[in-house]
Amino acid sequence: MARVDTSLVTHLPLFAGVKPDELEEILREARSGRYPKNSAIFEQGADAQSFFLLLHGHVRAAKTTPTGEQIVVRYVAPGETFGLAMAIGLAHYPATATAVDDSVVLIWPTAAWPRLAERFPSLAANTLQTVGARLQESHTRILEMSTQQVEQRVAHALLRLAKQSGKKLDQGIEIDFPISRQDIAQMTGTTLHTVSRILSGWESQGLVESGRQRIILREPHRIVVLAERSADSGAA
Amino acid sequence: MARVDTSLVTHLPLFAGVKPDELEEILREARSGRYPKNSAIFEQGADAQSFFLLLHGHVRAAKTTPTGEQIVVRYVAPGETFGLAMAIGLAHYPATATAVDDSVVLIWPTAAWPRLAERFPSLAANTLQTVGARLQESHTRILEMSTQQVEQRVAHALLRLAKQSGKKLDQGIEIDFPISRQDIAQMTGTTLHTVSRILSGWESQGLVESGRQRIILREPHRIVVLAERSADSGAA
DNA sequence: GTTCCGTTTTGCGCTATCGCAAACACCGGG
DNA sequence: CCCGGTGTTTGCGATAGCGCAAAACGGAAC
Repeated sequence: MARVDTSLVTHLPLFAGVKPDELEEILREARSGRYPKNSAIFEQGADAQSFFLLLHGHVRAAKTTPTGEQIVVRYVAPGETFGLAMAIGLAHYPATATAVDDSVVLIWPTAAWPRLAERFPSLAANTLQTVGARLQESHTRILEMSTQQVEQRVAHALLRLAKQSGKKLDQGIEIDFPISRQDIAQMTGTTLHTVSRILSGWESQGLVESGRQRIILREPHRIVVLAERSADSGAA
Repeated sequence: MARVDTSLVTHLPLFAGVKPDELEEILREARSGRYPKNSAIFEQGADAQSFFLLLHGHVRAAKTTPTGEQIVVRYVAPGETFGLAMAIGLAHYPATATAVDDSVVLIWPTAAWPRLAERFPSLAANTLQTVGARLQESHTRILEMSTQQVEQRVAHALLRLAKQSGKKLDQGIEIDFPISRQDIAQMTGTTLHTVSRILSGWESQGLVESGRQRIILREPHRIVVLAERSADSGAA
């Protein structure tokens, strides 16, 4: 079994308040895994046999309706956990996880969770906090979908992605993994067509530069302004 | 201090796995409070000084945008907790809680949480599960807002309310607290006008019976059918 | 270099839903 | 019993964004 170096993960919020030897003990129960770009990590509805910590790469969590429509629940960045189904009392994964880039993860068997959570209260507390944070994000998203127009929602979504997984460039910020118009549409509750039109518009104003599964925010500040513009503020 | 009878709360999922004497100890830290109909329990943005367990009545949690628009985050039914801001790492309440009916709650000081959570792992685990369940619900709501038309969303919302807080009648189910068209609009991301039109339509088909802040589902089964109808299935 | 496939762009008509405005109904209070 | 106020109904444009379709584009594989 590939032993994991604790130094790689000590500083993650997940392990805040966990002592080094305790961390050692926690990591001993994990194995690591690699998933190539575009491979599935787990499928919605499958038995939740494991939970994961992303070390490297990017993972998309998406939920599918009975009729086949999809939404992107979130993108997972390195250092974040995913697939916590059982910690929150689910026997099956509520979404599908796909590596959008070559990714490396730590994998714990679901069965290990109750023991770990009881033995290391900080771990439980930290997990509660991250789940709580995700709940807040979801509420924010619901608020946006209820009150904002598509253009504002797309602006917010891109700004969040840039914050979470942006690579600073000489001028602007590039979203550091492949993401299509369709993906953005599924994050904001619209269609890829509308997203394409919006991005084309922004591109012609020099706000962004984008291409095939690639987006660079050239003028983040002006996009912030756009994001905050209320529905009726006209364009003069 | 009004002592709370443990028998009232032992069976709540929140306290699953907590021994009677432990429960006693937990309750010792709580006080009880009463909130008359339409009174505020806490305001969005205020210091999160307490967290709550609803014993009786109904509470609405709503989130407000900077521009004053509101959405209803959820309705709290008896037996559920709310105002868990600090458990999930927030210093301020992310939403406003209002009693929609005369309500009775247990109130713990925020400061008690870390101790309780560490001392009673089941309490922490149960809380994680309920927060996780709310996260799932939020994702479901996002999915609905992204993929369904307003009528379907309203149908789903009413069915959920009926399930959570419905009073069975001889024929049909009544939602057991005052709820306006506006409230439903804020749960489904639409306007009170559209909700009113939809309910009027349903009423003329005998699906519901409704009035001022009052809704009775007369034909829940047919509403389920409506809720599941995909966008394009015509009315023939 | 050429082919093939997934992604992106763009045009155009359509419609579900909003937004505004006005009239109503119901309930509690005096 | 009447009054005032909140909640509800309904009509009528206006429109943001969808849905369909087709074409252009870009990359990767061979």
